[in-house]
Amino acid sequence: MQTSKPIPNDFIRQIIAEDLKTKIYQVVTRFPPEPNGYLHIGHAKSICLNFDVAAENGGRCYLRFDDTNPSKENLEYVESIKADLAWLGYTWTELRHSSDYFEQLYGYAIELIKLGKAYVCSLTGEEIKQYRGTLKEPGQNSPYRERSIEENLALFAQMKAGEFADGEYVLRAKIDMNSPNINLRDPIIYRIKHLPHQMTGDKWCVYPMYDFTHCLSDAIEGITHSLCTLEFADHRPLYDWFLDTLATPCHPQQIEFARLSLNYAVMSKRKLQELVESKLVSGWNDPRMPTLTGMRRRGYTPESIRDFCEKIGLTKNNTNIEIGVLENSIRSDLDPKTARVMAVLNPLRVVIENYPTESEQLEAPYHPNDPSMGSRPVTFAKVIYIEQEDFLEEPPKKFFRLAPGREVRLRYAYFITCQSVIKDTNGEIVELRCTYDPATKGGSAPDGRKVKGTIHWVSEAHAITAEIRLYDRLFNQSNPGVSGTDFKTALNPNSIEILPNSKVEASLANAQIDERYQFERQGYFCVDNIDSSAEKLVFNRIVTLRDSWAKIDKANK
RNA sequence: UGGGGGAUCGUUUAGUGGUAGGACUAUGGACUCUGACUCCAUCAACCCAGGUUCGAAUCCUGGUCCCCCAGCCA
Repeated sequence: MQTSKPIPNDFIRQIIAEDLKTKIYQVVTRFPPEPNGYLHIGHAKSICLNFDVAAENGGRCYLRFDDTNPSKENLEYVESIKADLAWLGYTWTELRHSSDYFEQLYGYAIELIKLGKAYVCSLTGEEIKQYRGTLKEPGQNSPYRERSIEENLALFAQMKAGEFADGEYVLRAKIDMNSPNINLRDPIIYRIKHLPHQMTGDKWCVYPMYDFTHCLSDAIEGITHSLCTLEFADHRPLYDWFLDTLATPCHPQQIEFARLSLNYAVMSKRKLQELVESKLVSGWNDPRMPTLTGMRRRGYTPESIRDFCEKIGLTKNNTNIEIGVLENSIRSDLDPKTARVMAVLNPLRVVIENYPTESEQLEAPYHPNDPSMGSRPVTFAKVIYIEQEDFLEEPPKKFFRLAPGREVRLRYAYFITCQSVIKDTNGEIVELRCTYDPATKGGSAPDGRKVKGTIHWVSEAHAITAEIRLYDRLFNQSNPGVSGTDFKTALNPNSIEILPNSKVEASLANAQIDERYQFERQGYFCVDNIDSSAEKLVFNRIVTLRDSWAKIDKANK
């Protein structure tokens, strides 16, 4: 029986469904990033929304690079955005750029001038700011506001022709300097930038501003629902003003929703860039970063990210999603489909004194609940490694693992009993001497006796040394940088721990880049896509397993 | 009274005048060759004050608190 996932029914989908009742059209959406940085999990929310809404309604969704500011944008970002989108599993109906419309946009600007609704302003940046007024005080009209249409046309043509320096003139919409909405106080719609553009080269030296470009690009593309985040709600009157004033093919509807915020993380492009530039992380693709490229490297699956975006919901509420929701998404995606193997992160040598031979081969299934995933051989041996934390000389209550005189099960192998502990001159435990029960081969005792603990292990002689990188949240504070503090002071100094000498089972010898495994009792791990090689395997911990022992242990203390 | 947006379990979300429901977390239990997974159970919420109504999370009035806006950024 197939249970098809229910389609979410958030306020935006309700609006669209309502629209569809009265109007007949194909739903068209767009994801419009500015190529000035890498995509992060917050963008994923918008991506999923736009592409899914279109797909649910048999519509189209464009990828549109909002590339109107050549001083911030470049091809590196363009390529990374395309790659991230493809990785997430989305295919855009068409690739567009705001810059594709520069010619049309220029035409619309001239239209506006002819309508007497735009003028060229000679005020300096500082003056424009002063004339704009403040949040509580109205602005004043620019002295250049009443220039004639002919003069404006001529000046704008000269702007375009490159006859002026950057900042000398701007084109402004003539709306209302007294508007309580600052966006309507004669907003600048074109500025001069003598800068080459990655798409149009040297063709233009005037570039349109966001407010002018976005609504018109939406209209040109026939976008039906222009979905954006809450901070643009104040811009909607301006969005509508351009479309009402100009003769456009259609009038898309802008709808705003709350952007994602995740606790113990930062999401703003500025802050992420600061982390990269100050080398507090290794790059945009550092596995601790909330960027899609970082999360991909860490080992997150596209499915888990899409599932997460669905789980967090879609409203206009200011929210702070718990990082646990993300962890839940990745665990539940990985659990059914990830092979189990054994890896010892912090090895402790164990000699099985009564084991008669050097080694033998055992068979271990890849998944306890899914036999179709098959099995692999693992080599058991006289000398093995177990996890340091699986042995305690003085075990507290409810500690089920190894301790002097105690018996535990080695997963898929035998029961062993700890006979003695060997320490170095500093008193550090360096080795355990154990005995095994040959009758318990395979992991169960014929006499029916039970052991509470089962621990993982690898053979000393057969294990492969690997580097394992353990990641924790990047910040110690739930909301880094809140109340004016420098967000960098909230960095978690233990957000990465590198274990250069971990031991993984031999079957991992051919582990390929990006492959994911569950290291039993430890967590989910992914072969690093940058640093891992056949000579030196490097694994990233994606997420730990749920650990109820850690809770008991904590409660004990 | 500058404008705009928002307040429901710890977190998130449903609800559109008629039993406040789900998910995550937490807690307890069952199962277990992963202290995993799975399953069961439990705890737990309508910002406040009035009003309308047989009945209000929902409608009205008045408050309170939070977020966003003064780039030639998007």
